Amino acid sequence: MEMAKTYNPSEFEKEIYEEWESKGYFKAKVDANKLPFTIVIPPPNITGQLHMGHALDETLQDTLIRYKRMQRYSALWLPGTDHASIATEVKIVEQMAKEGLTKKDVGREGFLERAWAWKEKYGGRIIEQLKTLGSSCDWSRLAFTMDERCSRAVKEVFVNLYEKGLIYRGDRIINWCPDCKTALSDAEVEYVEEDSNLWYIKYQVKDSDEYVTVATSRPETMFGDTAVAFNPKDSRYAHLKGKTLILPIVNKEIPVVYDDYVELEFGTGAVKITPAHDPNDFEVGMRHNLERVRVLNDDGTMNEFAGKYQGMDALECRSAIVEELKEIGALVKIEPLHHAVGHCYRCNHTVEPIVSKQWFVKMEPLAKPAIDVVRKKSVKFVPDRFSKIYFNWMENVKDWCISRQLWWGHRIPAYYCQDCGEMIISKEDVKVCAKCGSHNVKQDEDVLDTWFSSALWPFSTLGYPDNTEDLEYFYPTDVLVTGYDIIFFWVARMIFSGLEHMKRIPFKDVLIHGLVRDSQGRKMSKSLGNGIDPTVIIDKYGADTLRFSLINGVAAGSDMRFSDEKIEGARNFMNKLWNASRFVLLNADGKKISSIKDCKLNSADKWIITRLNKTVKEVTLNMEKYEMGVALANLYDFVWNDFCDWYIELTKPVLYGEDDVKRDNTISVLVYVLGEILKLIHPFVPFVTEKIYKDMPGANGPLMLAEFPRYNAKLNYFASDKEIETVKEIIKNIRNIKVKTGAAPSKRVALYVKTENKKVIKNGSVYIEKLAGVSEIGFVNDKSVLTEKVVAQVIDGAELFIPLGDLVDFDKELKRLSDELRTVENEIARASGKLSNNGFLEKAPKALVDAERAKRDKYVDMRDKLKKQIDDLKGE
RNA sequence: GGGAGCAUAGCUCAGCUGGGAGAGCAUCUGCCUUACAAGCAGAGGGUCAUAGGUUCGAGCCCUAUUGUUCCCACCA
Repeated sequence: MEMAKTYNPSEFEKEIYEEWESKGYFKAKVDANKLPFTIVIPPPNITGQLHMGHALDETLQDTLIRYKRMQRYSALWLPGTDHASIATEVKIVEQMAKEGLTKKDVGREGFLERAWAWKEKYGGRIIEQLKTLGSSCDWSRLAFTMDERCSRAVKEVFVNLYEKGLIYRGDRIINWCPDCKTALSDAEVEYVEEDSNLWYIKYQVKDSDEYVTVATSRPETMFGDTAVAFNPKDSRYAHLKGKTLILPIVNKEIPVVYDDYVELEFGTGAVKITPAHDPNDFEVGMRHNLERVRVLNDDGTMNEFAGKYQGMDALECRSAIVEELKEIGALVKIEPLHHAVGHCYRCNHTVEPIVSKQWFVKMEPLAKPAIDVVRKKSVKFVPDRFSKIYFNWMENVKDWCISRQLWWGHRIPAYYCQDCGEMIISKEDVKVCAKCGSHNVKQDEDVLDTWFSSALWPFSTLGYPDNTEDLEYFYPTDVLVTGYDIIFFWVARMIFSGLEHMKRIPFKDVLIHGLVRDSQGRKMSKSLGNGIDPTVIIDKYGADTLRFSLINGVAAGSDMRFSDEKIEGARNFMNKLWNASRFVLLNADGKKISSIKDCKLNSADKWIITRLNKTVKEVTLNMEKYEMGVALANLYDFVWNDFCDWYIELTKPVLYGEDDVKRDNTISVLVYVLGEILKLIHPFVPFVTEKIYKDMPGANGPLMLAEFPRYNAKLNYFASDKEIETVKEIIKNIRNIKVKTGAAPSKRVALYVKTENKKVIKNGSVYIEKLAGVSEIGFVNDKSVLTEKVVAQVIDGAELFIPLGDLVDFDKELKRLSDELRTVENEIARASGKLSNNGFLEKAPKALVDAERAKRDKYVDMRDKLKKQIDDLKGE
């Protein structure tokens, strides 16, 4: 058995992953004797490369799934990728542009060929990266949103919704990205605060010298104005009822209308109405039957309605038109305006509201039940506060525009007869018109919003619409792990889709995590160049180190800062675990290892077993609450402080001693505790633990399939626990005294103890001698029997005396004891204060009052002893 | 305009249903002690943002204020 002196993950991670995978350990089986536990992966985009956000997301999921697998659930982590309609299409257009080609040049089929080629080439890249992270996904079930199964689900759902009247097609105002040249849903628009102006423009009242001044932030849309609106309560404009106004420049007559939408206080109280280019104006237009004049082309330039400005970009047109208005004296004033402008979430281009014929999902009937299940906590957000964000969105959601003027995606299963105009919605391809028998039938050109297929992910991947065994067993899934940034895009839509199509919730819990930010708290972004590449970290430090650094100290829902220090801390812990294991395995080599049930346990053994058992309890409790960061901190603390710093040190006197039986027992306990540690921490750091486990005596099978430790009340040895805590206290005090008196740490000193309870000291003597550098331990009734000058220390239940001769400095010693005395007196004051408070005595729990009394008594005893020590010192 | 989060040691953050302020890093002092210098031992360091309130008792609960971050929203 040989282990490298330092932890070097690159030597074994790959090999271990291959072994897990090739032996089929990730495969989940439908097993009636087990409970299922299911997680579906948030499918990464095929355009994507692993970034820190993924790394966190996948690590959380892998940790949960490994934990549940070890708890003997039939644990399925279902992986897959998303075709990411718009994101991928943007990339391919860019790629083609480099070759001097456009979509038009290659045509729809040529374009799709390229897209599939892209998918083949890059779609697998992120999967490989997930593997280097250690993800224990069931790759035999790998899905893709555009594979046959998922596509079938999409068609099924579309047709069903259509037949229920929940999908309709119509002219509505939508968000249009002139750069991507497609419609977008509301969720796909990001609003950014921008500084602009409010232009005040005069419109003449027809056959009159009177003018009405309107205020607008988008003067270029005036070509599409089909009315001017006032508030019906506004006395300033009441007299204009029935009049018409003349649009400057174009000299077109438009009516005045009265509508509550107009605010009396804003601007001039007169609003130009452009129904084709503003959502509110659209509504006003509907109410008053106004004409819709669209003035923008699909590429964001002005169309023929803009007259001489035709072909000009909207923004250019804005400045030009303002100039002209100025010239003709129609511009009254310009005011600065700070307002939010919509941008495309993919290309960041300004989004234009435009009236267009699109497909929509009717949201109101779907939203209601989706709100209910969260309200009733059938679906629980962790942390809970995210349910408020969800409610807020769901309760105000508008119809969902699902058609996209793109080529890469699920083509809408609507067919139009070119002869009779019939529209046919069908899961199957339609070649013949059902109404007139014509063969001249064309499928809708548009594809569906990429999130339409993502919304079905928890059941489309399990076989829907067929009632498969998988679907029956693994649905609903147990927990969905994702960032708060896609609650609207994805989580919300999965919830109503699951309810509508499966009649059941898609998952029970939604674990929300935050963003991984840089060390200064900034978002990682390409433009800032502050992104940390997880694959680089994995290469350099190992996946376990990365995983550890991401989970350690992370709280659900909140952002975290990632830094080099965190990586180093994680790496150091890996090394610690590695070396502790090396210590155990080196000592265990060739020795007889017994079950701890067959061992005679000493107090240190019982102490560490008790601590371990407590750790098992804490870790399990925290895992169940999704407090993975806390669970890992519990383990860190146990491994480093209890196991390494104390227990291993405590075993050394036995290991290097003469008694073979005692030694074998201790080695057995070391092997046992290390084995339990490996199991407990394996879900977090799977590689290093599996690697070490291979060398563990008595290990059978892979660690990843071992059973997760359970809390066992029989393994609590509280008396030994207390005993070792006292021994630790003594050791710490002696070490401290050596530092304070300037005695060399290596100096072996004699220790004299005055105590009522000699047994604890006697039992622990070998530890005290070894760990504190004590040459001999004696018992005294009074320090006066000691001939040398001594340093005295008072602890709970004992007084310690260490003869240090010339090293004892009177002043220093007096100060040290006085400081101690002050501390103790403060404690007494605090306890007495409480105990003299009648309210406390009457209202506080009795156990607390008793504990407080005990503390006071203890400190009073210590105070008396300290006082005597000080008197003695002064008397010398 | 509405909503949410955060404010605790120099830094990054924990602090469970209220009951003696914690960790890691950094700093300082010693140590190559036969698992580990990626380490060991020891130490210093906090008016828990501010002001009120509830309570026997508040970092924790309530109210207000300040600062900060983020979501949502059609005031043209």
